[in-house]
Amino acid sequence: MPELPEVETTLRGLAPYLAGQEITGAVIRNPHLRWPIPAKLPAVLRGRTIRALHRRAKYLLIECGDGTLLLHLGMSGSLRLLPAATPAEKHDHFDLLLANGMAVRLRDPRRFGAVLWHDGEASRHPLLAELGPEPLLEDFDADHLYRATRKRGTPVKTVIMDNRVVVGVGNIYASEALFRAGIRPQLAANRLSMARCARLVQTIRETLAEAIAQGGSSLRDFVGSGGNPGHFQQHHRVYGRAGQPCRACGATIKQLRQGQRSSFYCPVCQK
DNA sequence: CTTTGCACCTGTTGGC
DNA sequence: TGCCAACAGGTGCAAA
Repeated sequence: MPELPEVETTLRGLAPYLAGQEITGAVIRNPHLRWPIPAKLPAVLRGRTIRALHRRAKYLLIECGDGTLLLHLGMSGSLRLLPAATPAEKHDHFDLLLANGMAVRLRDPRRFGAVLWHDGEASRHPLLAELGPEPLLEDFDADHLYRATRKRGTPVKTVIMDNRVVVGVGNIYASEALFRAGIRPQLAANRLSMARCARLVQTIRETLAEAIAQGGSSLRDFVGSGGNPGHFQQHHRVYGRAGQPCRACGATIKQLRQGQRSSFYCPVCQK
């Protein structure tokens, strides 16, 4: 479920409630995520105050004192803020307990997510240190993409999903951004002109920003018992639409397989 | 260095 | 209705 817009929506939903809160502890119900949740975590967190929340790629960073709690939602993770006494359900693996009686609860059926602790500056954590630029910030631009693609003969879709080139472009938005840019996913990356790089940078930004704006409208549901962030009522232009007519030209949307992932494109609009 | 394929899991879907 | 294979929004890592 979580692509970058869902992670950003989660961050924005949580941040106002967490900033300044004291942590009273943590509950590890099942430590077996992508990496084990450190057993020392409850003791490490107890008594710390949350300074701020950040996002880097799809990692959620909760700054507490001189360290950072790193969270990743993997493929099926979600976070909710609820009263700590709320009974945990089947896939609720981890709670961060707050002094006000609330808990941040991680649910993750597939357990591809992560809960890790880092002492000191989060950007030096091995998982974050080698990451490329954020797609919505200035340093991701046409020049950067052009240079990053020159020596890559692999399909452009796999290159924009490479987190050393740019972070946060997941499988759905890769297809969507390429459609908007009029670029076929299987085109060799090094055959992109500077102008097409510029266009692609623009559509990646636009696609993600629109999805984040959509997610913003579901923030209301974030806290409490009802809602589930990530329920954007999105109309994808190509993703998941194989066999259906292109919304722009009516041609039949095609699907192909690239590196074990599905890609979707319009054979007429994309060259 | 780049590129490829696997691994980690559970839940849902579609075909027979 | 049941069963089984294929697939699902991520991504680090080993091997080529």
